[in-house]
Amino acid sequence: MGRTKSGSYNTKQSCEILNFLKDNAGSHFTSQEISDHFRSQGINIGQATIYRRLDRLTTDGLVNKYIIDEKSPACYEFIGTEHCSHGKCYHMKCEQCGKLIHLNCEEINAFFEHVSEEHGFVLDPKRTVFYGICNECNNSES
Amino acid sequence: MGRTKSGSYNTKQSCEILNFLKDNAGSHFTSQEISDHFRSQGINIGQATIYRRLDRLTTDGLVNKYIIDEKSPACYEFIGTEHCSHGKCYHMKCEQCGKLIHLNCEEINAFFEHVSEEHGFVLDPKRTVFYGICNECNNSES
DNA sequence: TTGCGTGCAAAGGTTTTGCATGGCA
DNA sequence: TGCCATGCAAAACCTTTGCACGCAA
Repeated sequence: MGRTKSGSYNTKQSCEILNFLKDNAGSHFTSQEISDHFRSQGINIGQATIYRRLDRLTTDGLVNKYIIDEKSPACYEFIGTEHCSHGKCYHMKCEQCGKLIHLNCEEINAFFEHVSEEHGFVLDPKRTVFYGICNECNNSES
Repeated sequence: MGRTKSGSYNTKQSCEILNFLKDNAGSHFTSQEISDHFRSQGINIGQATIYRRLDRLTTDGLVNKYIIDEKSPACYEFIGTEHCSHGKCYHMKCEQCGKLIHLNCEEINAFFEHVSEEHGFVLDPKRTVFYGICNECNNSES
């Protein structure tokens, strides 16, 4: 599977984890859920391995890590290589339904520029996640 | 100081914590930092008390709780009734030096409106943290 | 006097780390 | 064969909880 970064190996576990996330793009999983998934298939992958792998995938930009609050464990979700990797694609996460929404419009880029030029702060799209309540949840709530 | 909610008492510790945050409105502190502050003044307040008090203050809406990431402890900041309480005070976190910067400008509010009206997504300032590299780190890096 | 608030210590849960072993290239 | 990845268990960390005592009203 896939590209091997220089100085790293492709192991079975590594592929399994990435493929699982890729096959379920659009959904997010905790480290525990990933572990459980494999265990239910008779495959055992150490928790530490999962964390280490997710950490690297996040660094590589293939996966996004979401922290909803410090009580619930972090969620990981496949993001992919295309169209988000060029830099200016942000993500909005609905705190209620958990949906992940891609945001790539004029205004976000304008805002990006503003923060960079006026505040001297260069935003990191991979790390920055907008949290809030999405359209549907807003409507169904009232 | 001040108003006692029905079924609750005004204790010395309770007042100290609130006053400390109030006197430092605009800055945020971790539970540890608050504890250290009082200890350096010879005042001992149990960590649990601080957490319990911050929890209540957050519930009461006097204080905001910010979760930067699950590694660093939560930050608390006096909000009172003004200033940030209307919802549009965001935070930027430098991925390099870890500094937390307040962001409260025209553009962020305009962006807030845009996302709300055009994308139907209501941002949550308490959860949303902008990650990136700050001015100083950018300069000292090149 | 009543019952909320406090302090201490222990528990809880997620994530990280150390170290020996296993497996890719 | 050289190194990276893995697994297990222990550690680290922040936060919560139990319980007895203190203190506000």
